[in-house]
Amino acid sequence: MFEVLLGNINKKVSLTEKEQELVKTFFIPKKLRRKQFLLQEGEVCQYTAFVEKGLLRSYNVDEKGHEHVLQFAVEDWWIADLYSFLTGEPSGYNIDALEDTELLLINGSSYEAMMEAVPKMERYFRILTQNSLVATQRRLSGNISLSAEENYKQLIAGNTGILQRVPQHMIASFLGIAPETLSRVRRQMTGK
Amino acid sequence: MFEVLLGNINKKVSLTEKEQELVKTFFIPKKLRRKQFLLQEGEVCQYTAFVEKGLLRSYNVDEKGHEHVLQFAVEDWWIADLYSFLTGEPSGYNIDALEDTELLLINGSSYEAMMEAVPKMERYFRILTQNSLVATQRRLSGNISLSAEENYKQLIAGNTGILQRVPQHMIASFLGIAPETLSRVRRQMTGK
DNA sequence: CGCGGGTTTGATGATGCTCAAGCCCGGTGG
DNA sequence: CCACCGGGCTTGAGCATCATCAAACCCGCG
Repeated sequence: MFEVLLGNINKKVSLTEKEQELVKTFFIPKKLRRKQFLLQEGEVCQYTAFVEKGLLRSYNVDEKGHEHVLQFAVEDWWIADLYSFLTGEPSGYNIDALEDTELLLINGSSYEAMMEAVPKMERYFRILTQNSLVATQRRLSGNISLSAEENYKQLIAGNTGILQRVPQHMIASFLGIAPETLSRVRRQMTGK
Repeated sequence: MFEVLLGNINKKVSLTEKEQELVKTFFIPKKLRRKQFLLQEGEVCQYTAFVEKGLLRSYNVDEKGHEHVLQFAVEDWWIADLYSFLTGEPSGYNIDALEDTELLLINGSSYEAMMEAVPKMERYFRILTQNSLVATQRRLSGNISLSAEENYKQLIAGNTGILQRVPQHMIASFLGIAPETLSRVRRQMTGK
């Protein structure tokens, strides 16, 4: 149950046997069926979730009813609406499962208590967050500077794994383009 | 010299007098004239910089020669190319001063050593990075879902301070739109 | 076999970019 | 003190990219 999480943590900081046992106690296992929500718009995001198995996405819905995917999370990744989690404000995002999924949840007070109890986790989350920030900045940068086609190329260059598991219209939504546009971009690319 | 930095740190974690003195020892003060570079494309980003006074921007230049501003940093903010700083890879970004500026620099090994010496700083940087991540995610989200006009409105709603100090074409670049477009958006807005 | 979600394709239109010219204003040198 | 730059902002016309709307297609599944 905790193999993936502990593996992930130990890649960044190494925990003793005792610390590992302690860390486990702060998490709540949860299973989600495909299409089930972890978070719905309007709710406060109570948990940060680590994905042991499966696939989720976070997205918002604009006033025209269009979905915009902010993040995908597969095994070995974290997902939450960090803004809502940290501030306690209601979330503007939804998080749902694209496959049957197994999660480890941690709530705000456990999150704090865990770092109190195991100071290395403070370091772990710092490193984790730094890496997310770098990734998000690069994505933003691409979004501002590049065309639809170039952004798609960047994506397939980096994330070959996720793409096979996600329907194409969600990839388009993640890139911030219409599904028709992605379809045409792909045709262009295979053409040459 | 260190008032702003220590103030910023003490807002998130509280340091003893001794810890404050220790923290100071890891930083290198540096002054930059307007238009001077802190980092140029192709160099490795050796430092993370805290702004005591002044104003900087980070930006890249695309193959058409267009600048894209990734970040502005005024007093009480940090700036760096985090990717290059963490990996040691050459940076694709430039950082330069828009006003005469006073910085406190910290290099990679001091950064690690400081967290070793003052564990609270680990926590400080975790919180700092979390907040940056939230801000960057919201900006990305807006960029994907909103029109040029809506993005500009979001910006002026949040950052009244910076806007007066930055030339308009850089604001446009920050938003990812052409300067002409921003000019037109502004006319539209005052018109009604 | 037929339904339905997802993808493709085509035609049209909106948004924002490009290029070019004019304007405004602050700074500089005669 | 004034004329003359020059940078940045504005304005206009034409154009490219991408979104929208609608229809056809494809294919897995009941």
